[in-house]
Amino acid sequence: MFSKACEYGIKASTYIALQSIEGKRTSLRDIAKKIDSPEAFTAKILQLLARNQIIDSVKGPSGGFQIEKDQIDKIKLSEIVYAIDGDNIYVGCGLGLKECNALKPCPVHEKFVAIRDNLKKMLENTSLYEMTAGLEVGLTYLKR
Amino acid sequence: MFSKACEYGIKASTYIALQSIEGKRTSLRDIAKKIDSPEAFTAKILQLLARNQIIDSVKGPSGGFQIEKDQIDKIKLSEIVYAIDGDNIYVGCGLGLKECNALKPCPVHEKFVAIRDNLKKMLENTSLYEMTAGLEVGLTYLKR
DNA sequence: TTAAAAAAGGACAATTTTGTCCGTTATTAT
DNA sequence: ATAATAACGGACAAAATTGTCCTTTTTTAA
Repeated sequence: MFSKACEYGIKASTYIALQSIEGKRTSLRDIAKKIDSPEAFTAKILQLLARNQIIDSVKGPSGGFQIEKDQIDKIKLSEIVYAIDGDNIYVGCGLGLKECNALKPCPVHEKFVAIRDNLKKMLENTSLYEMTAGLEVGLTYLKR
Repeated sequence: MFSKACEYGIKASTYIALQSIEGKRTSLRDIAKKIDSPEAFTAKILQLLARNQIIDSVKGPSGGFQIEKDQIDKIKLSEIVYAIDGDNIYVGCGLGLKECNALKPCPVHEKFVAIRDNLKKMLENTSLYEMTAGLEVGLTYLKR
């Protein structure tokens, strides 16, 4: 469904959000450990998210990544996915046609639109805050 | 959403079905032309579909690919996707967790399950016959 | 002011996916 | 029988994605 980069991006953002809620900044090393992702690759993705102002990065000792507390419930999964994978998921044709729309549709156009809208709405309606909800109490997990 | 291989597989099967309805067998070259796909790569995918008994292949002059007429409305997109991409789409976790289930879910487990079930049902309910429906009359397209 | 910490960034490497080439095998029509 | 046709199959090549390494820059704390 999503690229690996995107999966790591979502998990990392979620973990950063969780730490930020507790007022903590967290390092790349810690993040990679907690979401079980390759460190250097994760670094690239975090850079991307930082450049897109989804997360904040601070250099130097006691630096790391964080998210402004009042942003955590405003940032939606859709923004993270868009920053990393672009709009492929939202726009592209299910069968890979360059131009596929209501006027010149592929045979599954309507059906795909329905499913994509579904996915899109879900991503647009899911905030990072919601993502963190079950983590502390062991109801949900970010690795394994 | 799907791999390129899968996209070509669906389009090729649909075109073969369309020709089969008219009692015609069709060649790799013709298929690739009509769905605008790389010929040799398409050949691999057709082999895969033939080995999975989704399409029939006939060697030699006047050979080519076809689908038994009475199978065209029985073959569902889900079978084609499964033959090519396996069950990744149906089974895998949205965030890439190895073990992700109701007991030990990722933070979006439930939401992803809903969307995947949606997709799964759509693929299971869409036959090749249905795929061919609008093609002849120019209501739907397989390329561009 | 210096050493250490931590992100940034560039170059490279491995893997997977996508795509190509070409000889082999089977079948058909002449 | 033979030549032509068309799928089969193996090896290879290109491109994209994923992943690693190492140096540079920024910042902090001692």
